[in-house]
Amino acid sequence: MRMMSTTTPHGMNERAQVILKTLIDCFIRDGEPVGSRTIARESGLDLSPASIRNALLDLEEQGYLQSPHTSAGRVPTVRGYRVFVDSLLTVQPIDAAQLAMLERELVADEALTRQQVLDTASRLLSGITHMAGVVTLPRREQLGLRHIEFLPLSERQVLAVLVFDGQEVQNRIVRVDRSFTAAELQQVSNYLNSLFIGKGIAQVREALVEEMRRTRADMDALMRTAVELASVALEAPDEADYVIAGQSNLMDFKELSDIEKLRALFDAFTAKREMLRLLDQALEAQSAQIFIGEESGYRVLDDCSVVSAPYRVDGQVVGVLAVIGPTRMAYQRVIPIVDITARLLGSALNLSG
Amino acid sequence: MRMMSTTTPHGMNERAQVILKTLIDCFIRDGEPVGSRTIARESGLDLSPASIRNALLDLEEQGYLQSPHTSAGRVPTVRGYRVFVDSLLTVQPIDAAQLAMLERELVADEALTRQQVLDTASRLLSGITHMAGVVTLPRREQLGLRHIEFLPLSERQVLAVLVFDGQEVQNRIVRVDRSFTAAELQQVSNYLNSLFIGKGIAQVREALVEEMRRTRADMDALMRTAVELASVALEAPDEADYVIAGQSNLMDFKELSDIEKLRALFDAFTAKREMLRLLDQALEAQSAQIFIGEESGYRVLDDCSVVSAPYRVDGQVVGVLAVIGPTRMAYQRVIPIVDITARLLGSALNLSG
DNA sequence: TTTTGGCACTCTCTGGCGCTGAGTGCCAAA
DNA sequence: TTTGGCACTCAGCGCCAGAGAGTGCCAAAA
Repeated sequence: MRMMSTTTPHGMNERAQVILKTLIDCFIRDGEPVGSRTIARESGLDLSPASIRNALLDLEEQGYLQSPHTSAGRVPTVRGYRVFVDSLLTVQPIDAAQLAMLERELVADEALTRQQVLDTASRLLSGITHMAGVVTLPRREQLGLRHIEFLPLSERQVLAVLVFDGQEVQNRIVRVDRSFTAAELQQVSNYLNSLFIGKGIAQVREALVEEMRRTRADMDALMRTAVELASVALEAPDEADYVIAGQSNLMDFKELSDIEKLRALFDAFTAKREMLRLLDQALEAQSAQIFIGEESGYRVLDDCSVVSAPYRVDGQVVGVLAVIGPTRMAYQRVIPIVDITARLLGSALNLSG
Repeated sequence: MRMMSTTTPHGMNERAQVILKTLIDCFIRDGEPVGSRTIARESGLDLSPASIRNALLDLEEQGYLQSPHTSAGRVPTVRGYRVFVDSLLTVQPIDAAQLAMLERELVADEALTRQQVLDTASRLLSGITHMAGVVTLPRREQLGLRHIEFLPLSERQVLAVLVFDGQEVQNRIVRVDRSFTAAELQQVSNYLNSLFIGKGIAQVREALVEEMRRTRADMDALMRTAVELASVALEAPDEADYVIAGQSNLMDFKELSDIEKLRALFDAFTAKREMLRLLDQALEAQSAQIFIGEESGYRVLDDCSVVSAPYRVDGQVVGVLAVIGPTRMAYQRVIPIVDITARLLGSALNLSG
């Protein structure tokens, strides 16, 4: 019994922690099962391999480690990684050159459109980490409406142009049952703009309902038309989506070299649905988050981890960005990179808006 | 000497042609080097394997075949495939169910936006062929301008909305050095619309230059502004781009199972540049085209073939669509599919415009 | 009581070996 | 000109033995 030694949040004495940390550090670095000899050499603990072996046995029993087979070294389990990222990990300061690059490419260039900013962000994430970088599109729901305009498109089609805060422009084609002249639509636009400018979509919807009720009786034709057009244009739900870069980086990791799994993963990126559900969770969380291996609850990501952070426009969380890579990733390096990129992306969007 | 036998465009007697065709058919079907015995059985020629071997030797010397090693069967070279697709191949009629699906998904649903139509087309191509499907965006240059509108965005930014024939709407953010009121921009829009409606971009550019010269002296401030804004909005060159679907299908082909090559290929799809250059050639050609293996002149496609066909809007070729897969693909099946899809895509775009 | 050296054991990995089967090229006979 | 026969080549497979890495356990040392 080692009841006397310092215990810690995980019911693990200090030595066990050092050993676990060393093992995971080595494994992340080399990608191969780690043996007692290596840990004895690198932990700084001044213990013989035999002693380390005893400790390893305990850690394995507690479910932090496992060995692929009898005579290989040991490998961290998801549980092992969990304590590692939660309390063992020492975050590396971000590389100065990389930070400079992020700032230069994201914030310094004001001429970028929103789409370009998002593309750049995911490209930078993937480039710096050598894994896949994902950025969800900002949720319009959270953004203020800055302008609305209707243009005649054809007999039965009207083009709605919605301009939001944060460089966001959207086009919607609205089918209508009579034709409108440019002048009519101009009036409609003016009327709606006077009502809605600066409000968020949710507020606008409320205002629309209110307006419909208020003017039911004494509503003139123009106003009725305006309200109807606006309803249609705004009713389509916020389609969640994301941009991804560096997918193919994932092909370089031997733990993902199984072509079947890789294919499933790539298909999942393309299908987007499940992926978005996962990223939505990260959005709700409102702060940096890490899913390790099976924790995501999403099969194709069983051998992957997702490091995510939400980004803000106007103080509101509007999207998340994430790095996806093998469970064995350099969390110390990736976490701060994701974090700072989220912040920079936020300010890039604020500033270009 | 077999000077007496019927010779053909390729200086190959009839028997040699039958043998080559049979061999390629078998190879496409089974994916393994084909031996003399198999050909004797399947060609319907009623010759012994030994005779076939003689003919094979000739074909190999002429560069239509090669053998991976002494005791394997034979495999077509690029040159072999070339004569196969050019003159040996018997095109299969397209499967009725697949044709029905294409029509249903592309043409029948009028509510699709342009983007959705293109996505659907590439998805269908890849779905039916089990390879990668690519569709380039229609070139705006060829499309008529239907409407132009300017909206104030912020102090120094104006939003230009360009509406083209064929469901195409584009937003451009234009930086300006003074602020404009909505009313001013409205006038500008009206003025420009009166000038340009119905013209193609090239014509509009000409008209702009003309307008600049004509009114140099007596041009009022508004017109000057209008012409300047329009120049900026229209100067940005037509950015070529494409949508792709079913990339991951390519992972299933054993001839592409080399992870290095696969990665290079995927990166090329993402980088797009070289790919677009290739597709541009197909666009110039104005008719169906096939690049086999190294013929594309583009390294990452060395083991792939590209079957492409241009599509038309208003009788004008505006883009191409293509299927990309391993050199060993079922050309008889793929060619008609690409062809018919191109036609259907064209009518889908015409109709939704 | 904890640590350590020693030791037997287990398991993967690699390379060598020989066999099998498929397919070839060539030759002489039909 | 075609064909059967034959020797030859070569990839693929299974098998085996040796090397190397790492383990678990035990008894001795600290």
